[in-house]
Amino acid sequence: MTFELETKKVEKGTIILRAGEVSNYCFKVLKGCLKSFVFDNTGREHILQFAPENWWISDLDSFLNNKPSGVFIVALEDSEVVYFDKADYANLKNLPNSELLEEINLLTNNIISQNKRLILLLSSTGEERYLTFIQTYPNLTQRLPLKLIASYVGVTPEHLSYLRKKIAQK
Amino acid sequence: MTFELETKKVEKGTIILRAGEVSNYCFKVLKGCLKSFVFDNTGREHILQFAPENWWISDLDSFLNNKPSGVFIVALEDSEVVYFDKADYANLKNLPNSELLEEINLLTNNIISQNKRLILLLSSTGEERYLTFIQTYPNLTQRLPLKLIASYVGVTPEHLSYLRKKIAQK
DNA sequence: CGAGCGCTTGATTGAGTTCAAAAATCGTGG
DNA sequence: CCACGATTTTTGAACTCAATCAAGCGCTCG
Repeated sequence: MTFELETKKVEKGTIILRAGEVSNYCFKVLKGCLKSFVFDNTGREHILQFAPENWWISDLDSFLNNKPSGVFIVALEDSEVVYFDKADYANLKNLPNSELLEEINLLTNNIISQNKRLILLLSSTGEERYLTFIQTYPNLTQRLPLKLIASYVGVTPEHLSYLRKKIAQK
Repeated sequence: MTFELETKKVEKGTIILRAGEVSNYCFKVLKGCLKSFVFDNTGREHILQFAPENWWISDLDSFLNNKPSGVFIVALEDSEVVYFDKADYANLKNLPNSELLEEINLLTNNIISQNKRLILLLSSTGEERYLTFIQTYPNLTQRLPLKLIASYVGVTPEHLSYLRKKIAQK
């Protein structure tokens, strides 16, 4: 990006987007780790994404279309985050083509990685999804508590505990 | 798009992308309906996307990164399809910013809709997913056989049949 | 030292699958 | 237009994987 973006420190536990609010920012993580998550109608939490260093995290639908968001975004560790706001977004049109192409690149990568997760959710067992999680976020296995990983993988903490044991036995 | 794109007729059953091949095209559906799908390692088929009129369908990861694709794309009805190839993609850099911004718009919409499906898969029951399918593709319920819908929704045909009955009783 | 949180373990339950077979629908040729 | 075979959809029963429930262990932090 050719224009200036504001960075902020957010300490562990800070909620930077609350479901129900319209999201005024996209975030890029410089340091630390955030998560985005939803609650289903039985009150269970489901993690959509972890964002450690260099990942983007946001609710695009809310940000771009000024809709109340359905997701929460919270800092899991003391973190440092770049704020990208709507004025920045409007500025995109002043950027040279080359930078827009980069932007397109970022977006297509995002689509590709979401697609992979979709395939995974449709066609794999909890065990396969956990193994893929380890590939995708190699170092988060140590940094995050089991119950967060379970929520991302889409199984209960109890079941993930069982899976870990089973995998270790191999 | 300011440049010419080739359109082709593809008859029902034609496979326009086979898993294992590198995808040389993205497709936009003018008429008819296609599906993209994968097989899991137990041989079960999972439908990623239906593409009726005006939808795009492709395997971006394969198309952009020249990787062998993991998905199949097949015509479910006699259809008419626009082919968007790699030369067209390279031409993007010659387009004016305004058109690139439109492109970005398309991509972000894609991300948003995938995100919704992700949330759905993580946090809803088969019944809720079926109800959402009806919202997303209002007229496909009539056009497609139940077993395809089941594969998209992520339940067995038997279970979807049971769900339909249950929903009808309300 | 005790309270509370995170993880594990085992018993029970339940949503959705599997398997098998009947019923309905569709398509094709006579 | 009907008949017949093929395919799709429905139904029902048994089964299975992962969720729920409940208890227990081990830390850490106050």
